[in-house]
Amino acid sequence: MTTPSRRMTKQKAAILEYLKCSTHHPDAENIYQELKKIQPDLSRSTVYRNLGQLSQDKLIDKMGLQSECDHYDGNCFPHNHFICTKCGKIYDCGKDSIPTDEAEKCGKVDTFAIYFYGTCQACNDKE
Amino acid sequence: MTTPSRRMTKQKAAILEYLKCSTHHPDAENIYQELKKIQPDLSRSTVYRNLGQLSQDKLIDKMGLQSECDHYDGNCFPHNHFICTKCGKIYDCGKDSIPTDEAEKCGKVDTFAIYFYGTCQACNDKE
DNA sequence: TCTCTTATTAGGAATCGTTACTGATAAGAT
DNA sequence: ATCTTATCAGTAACGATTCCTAATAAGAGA
Repeated sequence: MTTPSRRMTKQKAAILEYLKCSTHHPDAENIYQELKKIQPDLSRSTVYRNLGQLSQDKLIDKMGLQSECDHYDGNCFPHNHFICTKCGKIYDCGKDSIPTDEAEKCGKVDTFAIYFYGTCQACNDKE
Repeated sequence: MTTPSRRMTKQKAAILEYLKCSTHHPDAENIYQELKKIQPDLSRSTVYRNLGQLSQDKLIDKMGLQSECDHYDGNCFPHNHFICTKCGKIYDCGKDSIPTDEAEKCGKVDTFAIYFYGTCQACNDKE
């Protein structure tokens, strides 16, 4: 009943590398389609299994978006997200310190995630 | 090609009523199981369809939780959520005003949602 | 209040994202 | 180099949600 030791395979490395280099918060299918170009016999279930492991090991972030499928973020530096309600793009943005007075009434706050909704620069400029 | 007018049915009314009276942020299955006790031939698809309509019409909130299924909130007053990482309970908490400087770099912020993670009072007291 | 239009319903089939299972493979410890 | 076993590809199974159809009922107009 010991925890199995984890191995770094070329499939897992490719997924991690892809996430670290991308800024568009892809989902499992995006990652699968993209990496299949490089590793043609990559399997979908391998992508899902490794995304699970990597986020368990805190090497990537599984995002809590209102979406029909899970999205992942290779940026583990503390940050928030800005979601454009016009074009749907998700941007990373810096993390200000915020008051937690109201939340502290519920319990001890360890961490928080903020999702900002609005219109991004690009969509604003189009008008 | 005109937008169809919406009707208030007893099924939809029951779902809305249930959400307005509950504070535990139920999912579709919770709502279905609970309302089936009152309306035995209620259908699952009716619950899903009405949850979709109600959140489109902003009468309820579809929450963006990291969960395998969608959760709904009948409280439409602006507020945030505190999620206990020990017991999993979700609490409502008041909305402080927060700095949006970092987010404004991405675009015009209309609204935001904060998810606080930590240990709730009840779990803290147990130790 | 009665009628009529049509949005909504119950129930089941279909879809889609994700997970579980299998025998084959390869990471990395000895 | 060898050996153990975590990981693999491929596919079947699963669960949450959506779609489909004929029957029903909301609610507008007479």
